[in-house]
Amino acid sequence: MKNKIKLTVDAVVFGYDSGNISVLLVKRKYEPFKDGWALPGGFVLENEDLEQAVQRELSEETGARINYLEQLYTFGDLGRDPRGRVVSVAYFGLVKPNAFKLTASTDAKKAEWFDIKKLPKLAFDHKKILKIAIERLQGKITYEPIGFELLDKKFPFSDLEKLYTTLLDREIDRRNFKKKITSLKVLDELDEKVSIGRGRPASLFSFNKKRYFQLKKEGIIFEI
Amino acid sequence: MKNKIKLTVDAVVFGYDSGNISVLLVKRKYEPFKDGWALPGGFVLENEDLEQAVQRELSEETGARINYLEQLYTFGDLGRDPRGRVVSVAYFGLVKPNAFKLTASTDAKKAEWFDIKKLPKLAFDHKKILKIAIERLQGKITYEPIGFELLDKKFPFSDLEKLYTTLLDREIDRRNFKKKITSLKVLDELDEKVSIGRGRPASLFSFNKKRYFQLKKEGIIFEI
DNA sequence: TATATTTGCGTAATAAATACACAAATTAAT
DNA sequence: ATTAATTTGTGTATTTATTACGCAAATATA
Repeated sequence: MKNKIKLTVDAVVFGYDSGNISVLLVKRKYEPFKDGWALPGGFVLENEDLEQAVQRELSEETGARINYLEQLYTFGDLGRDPRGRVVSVAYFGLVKPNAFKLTASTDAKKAEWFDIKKLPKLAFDHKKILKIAIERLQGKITYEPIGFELLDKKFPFSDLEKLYTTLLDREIDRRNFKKKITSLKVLDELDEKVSIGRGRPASLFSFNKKRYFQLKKEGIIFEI
Repeated sequence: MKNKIKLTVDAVVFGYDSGNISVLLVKRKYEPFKDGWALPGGFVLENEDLEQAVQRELSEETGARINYLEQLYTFGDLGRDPRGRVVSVAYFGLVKPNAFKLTASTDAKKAEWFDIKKLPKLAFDHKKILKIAIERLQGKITYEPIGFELLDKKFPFSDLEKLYTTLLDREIDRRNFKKKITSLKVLDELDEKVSIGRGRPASLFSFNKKRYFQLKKEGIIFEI
């Protein structure tokens, strides 16, 4: 039996910046879908595992190096790729968009951030993949503190609040939200303040990852 | 670039019968791991999608036909299969063990149910796959009513209760549990009773799937 | 006929989630 | 320098959900 099934990886990388969620896309250099926008990704090499493949493709196509990356789903429908039978393992990543400069080289003409509310037409079944990734993002943010991956190391509380209102697409009561986050004791209040434009200056906070992992080990679950 | 990566599917199928959770395993007919126990599964054919591949392998190797089947995770580490680079998409299934008779033919010497507390040594990385599947089962049962997939169409309430105590591995207060399930209105009480051995006869219930999907569409989430 | 076993049910106590408003600190405008 | 506008920061009361808990009814078996 000759094996004609090919394996790719694709990455849905989300970024967040002051009220906007964006996703990283690349403009394709070659057929199929030449000049179309697509998720970064490509064929898995024989001597690398899946996560290495995603990181390599991301780095080659966009210059991005992603800290938070998890497997999303594997897409294997017949006819999803005009090049033949291609099964793709999709990954889900989070990053601070200003953490690196976008570049492009192999396979991709250029890489760009797109607001998830203003997306171009996407190649392959990438629209479907992105839809599933957005659902995962919204679901996951309510029970794991992955939101911190999208914020700077130090941030005012209002940034966290705004991130959540944006991601969940609904209003949040600031006092109740703070009460909940505070009760988890995963935030450290720093002896620093920032003043952005007018208004009272805000204390800065940082996320205490060590404390979070300890709580998680003890079986305590974060939930918004 | 020649593509040497091969793609398989594996299925973790759970069954439940009066207080015991079991998983479906097959005894391997060929190398590698000849005569060892493994999850049912095998190579994906070029003209079938992933779920078809799982159902085909399950049917060939065990005779099982599974109603509830969802994708679990894709395992692609280097060296997970001595035959070379093999990436496997694992699926997660639930079934009533007495719903079919086990058979075996292609690739598998025989198929058997194993209590998940008395497992044999498993081939490949199947121990790891099974571990992740068990975590998924325990996690999922608390927020989706998949437990009904493991029970008969008509069941006394105590069966449901016992299923949950077994799956979650802890005691449940019968009255509070019933209150919660009842408040969801996804159970229909039938005009039928069963008497099993001594004790007061129990009313039979059935799961109202239609009602559940309606609630789900309305955004109401099941939670134990 | 008595005993053991299983089902079926309600209420009180505690904990968690929600609703809600005003003062403090700053910048921008006059 | 004063005033207006803006943003941060905080507490309490109400409602809702969760947990804890025990006894009577219906049947099978001894």
